[in-house]
Amino acid sequence: MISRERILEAARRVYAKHGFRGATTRLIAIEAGVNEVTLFRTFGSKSALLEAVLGQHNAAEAKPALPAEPVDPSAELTAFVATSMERVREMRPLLVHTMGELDERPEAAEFACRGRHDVHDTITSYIRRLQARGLAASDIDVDVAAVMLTAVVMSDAMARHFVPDVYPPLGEAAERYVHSFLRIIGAPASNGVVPGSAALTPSPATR
Amino acid sequence: MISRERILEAARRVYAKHGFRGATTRLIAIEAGVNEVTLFRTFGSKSALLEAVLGQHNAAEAKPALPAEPVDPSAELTAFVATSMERVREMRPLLVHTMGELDERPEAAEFACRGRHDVHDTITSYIRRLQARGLAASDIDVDVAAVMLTAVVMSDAMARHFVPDVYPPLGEAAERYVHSFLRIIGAPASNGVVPGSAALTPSPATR
DNA sequence: AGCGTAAGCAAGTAGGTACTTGCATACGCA
DNA sequence: TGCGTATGCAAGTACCTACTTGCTTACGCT
Repeated sequence: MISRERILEAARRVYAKHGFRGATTRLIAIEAGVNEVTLFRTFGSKSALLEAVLGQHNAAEAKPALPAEPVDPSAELTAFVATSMERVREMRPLLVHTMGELDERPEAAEFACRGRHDVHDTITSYIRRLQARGLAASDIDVDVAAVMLTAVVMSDAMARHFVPDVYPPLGEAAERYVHSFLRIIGAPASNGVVPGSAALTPSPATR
Repeated sequence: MISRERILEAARRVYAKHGFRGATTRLIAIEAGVNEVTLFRTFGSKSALLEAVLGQHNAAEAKPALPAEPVDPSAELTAFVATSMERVREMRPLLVHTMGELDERPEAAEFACRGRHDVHDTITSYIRRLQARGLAASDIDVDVAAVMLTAVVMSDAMARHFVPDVYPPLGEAAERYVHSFLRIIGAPASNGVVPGSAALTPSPATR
């Protein structure tokens, strides 16, 4: 039963590198240091194996969250964005292949959508909490604000790898994304309450 | 010589649907209504054919642009974002496969980066022009602002397909993205000059 | 000691893949 | 009329793919 884990891990790596078609059972077996036959005896088929790989990703997750009672939006969002980006970056190869193969393997759809949905929903409800506490303007486009922050998280995590020069250095990225995001939701200063719906007095931005 | 074009078109479609590995020469030949041998006689090899596909995409393009002399940022940006999204959406399947296969086929890197770079650079220099004219705040994080707008353009164009429910309706998307973006660059009103923007008429206090 | 279970190994099946070869057909142009 | 060029067709090569079968080894538990 040790083999099972080794095969799953190997399959994850090989699938991440080569995609579904490119992840041959032979390659996976070699990577796992296991006889190819063992792979079929354990999982039945290549498809079943790779579904198991995505399945264990779908389950068993402690996903990053934002506090129920916002105190320091800037710091809280920065932490959330940083860890979210890191997590997406880890799954980048898996994700990008899955996205490409969605037409041919629709059973992978959940895996492709999940992360995006989680981040989006977390941000959306957080903005609402900020609004309720007067920490964000009330006249803003909440959904679009969430879409934009989610987009930059996904974009950075997915594309920095092959277009590195357009993104800020990794260490600064989260903070700077959040800083700009705070302007969208009308909370440009990291600690002050914001002029409710009177969005026309943008406070002097920091830095 | 008619065959050449038909093969290229067919290859584009098949590659978009199935990726490099899945785009078999047989499939392409059938899709083109051409004998498989003709394909090899014309392009030499499968790799050469698919490089030609990406190549003709890299060349010969009238890419969307932003005016050199900004007049109505909101309208200009909305138009730019809308057509950019449309163009990226057309290339979505090609792009997503190319991104996934980048490790194995690095020669496709240019194709994967180009669109992103173009959009990013266009937006960046446009923001600078806005700042120079006092149409955007001068104390903003220009690069991050551009990254965020680019990100939402790419994200919408690439992911709306499989996570439609988080994005605004297609007809409103560009306008709403731009509206939020204008808040980032400190130009929330669609036509007015903005408070802290003092490139041409240096005003006393930012920071 | 005996037995079940997990695993390896060698070989084979049936089909797909890129690519080649040899030959036949059609069309345009001199 | 003849010839080059583009294309089709049938067949074949060499290799890879998922998956199977039959047999062997090794370990753990009762």
